[in-house]
Amino acid sequence: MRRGGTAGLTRDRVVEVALELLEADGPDALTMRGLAAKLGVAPTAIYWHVGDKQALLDAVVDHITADVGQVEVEGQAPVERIASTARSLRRNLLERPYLVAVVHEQGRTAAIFRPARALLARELQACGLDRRRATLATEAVLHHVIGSVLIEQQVARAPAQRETPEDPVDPAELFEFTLGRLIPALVTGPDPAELSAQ
Amino acid sequence: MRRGGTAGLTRDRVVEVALELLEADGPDALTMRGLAAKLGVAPTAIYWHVGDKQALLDAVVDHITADVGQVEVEGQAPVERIASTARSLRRNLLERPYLVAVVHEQGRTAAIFRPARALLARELQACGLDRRRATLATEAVLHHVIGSVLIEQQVARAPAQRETPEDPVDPAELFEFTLGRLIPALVTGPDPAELSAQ
DNA sequence: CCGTTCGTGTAACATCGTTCCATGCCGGTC
DNA sequence: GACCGGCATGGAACGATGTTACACGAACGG
Repeated sequence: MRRGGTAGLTRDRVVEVALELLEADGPDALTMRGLAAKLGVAPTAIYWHVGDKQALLDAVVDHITADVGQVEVEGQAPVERIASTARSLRRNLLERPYLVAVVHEQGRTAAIFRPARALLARELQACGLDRRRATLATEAVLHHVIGSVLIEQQVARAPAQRETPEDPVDPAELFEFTLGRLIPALVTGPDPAELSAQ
Repeated sequence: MRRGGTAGLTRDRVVEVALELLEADGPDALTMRGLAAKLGVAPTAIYWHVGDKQALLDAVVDHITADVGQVEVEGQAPVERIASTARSLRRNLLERPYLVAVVHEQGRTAAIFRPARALLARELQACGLDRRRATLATEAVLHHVIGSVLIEQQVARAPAQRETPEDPVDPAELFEFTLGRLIPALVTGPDPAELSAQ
């Protein structure tokens, strides 16, 4: 491609610096002019290589999801492997609060979970759940992870909360508490005294 | 207060119209100029009565949390009452997607849950859980609600998802599925074969 | 040697939040 | 009755944002 020219700038280079800027100074600092300045280039160059801001964010999200979605699973028993997957995912997300915020804003949270989703579905089927239940249980675990992370982050972002919960809860402890009860309930028999829906 | 003057504008009136604008056209439509135009007033009038945009958003969030946080609890058995509280909360949130998005952006999600939090804690203590476990279980249920709502909304907001989950899940069914397994697991005895943490 | 395409920069536009300043209007005071 | 002070509003502008139109140069193909 790119025949010759000065070609100092690449699409990949733009996205790379955008990620640095994002992780360092937060989503509000990711501005076309600011990014161009950090690249030593006019803002229009970004438009040439990447497109408008939506395209830039899409590219950024693609890069994020690629390496944040990776999980390492440990343990022998399926239940333990499921739990470790959830923990690994949670750790990855908490390490990059800004990135997760952007991904969520772009409505692509589900994309992060693609690798983990396949892993979890397999483990849950190994527990004897049929395809349908395995899918539901997978989503249940993922919901728990993303809910936990979103709340923890956002609570951390809002420093001077007006409402002071008289009984503060450690997010990590809460995560483990719920995980330890949720997973057995999911893999356990099909209908544990189903609640009458509605 | 307000001695005389034309007094065509009130702080309450501003917030009220801001809510209408928000619910009708989404968060991006809530601009100082747009709001002023809808009020038939210059943008500066808003600054006089309410303050800057952050103050406006704070006021808006206060109004939202007041009437979205209300839940109606049905049923006799504590387990059923807990489930109905969660359902009621979820329904309230799903009815006002834009408002929830704003509340979440402002980092005040926790505020919505204040009334429900007290209710749930009481029901869970009625199940025999001690204060600490009741608090954890309360947060677990609330996390499930907020996680479910945030994902459902945000998936709905992103129309042309690139990644097509080959196994689509109905959010309502998933919510019930998880709720029906989570609640019994929470109220059931203290340590259901606790997973080895870490 | 010329033209087309690629890559970049300059300048500008519309919109956003926000502020400065002038202008009224009311009620009380000399 | 004339005058002043605080309440309430509007006009104009500033800086920053995303974005586009347009001009310039450099490299390759004829």
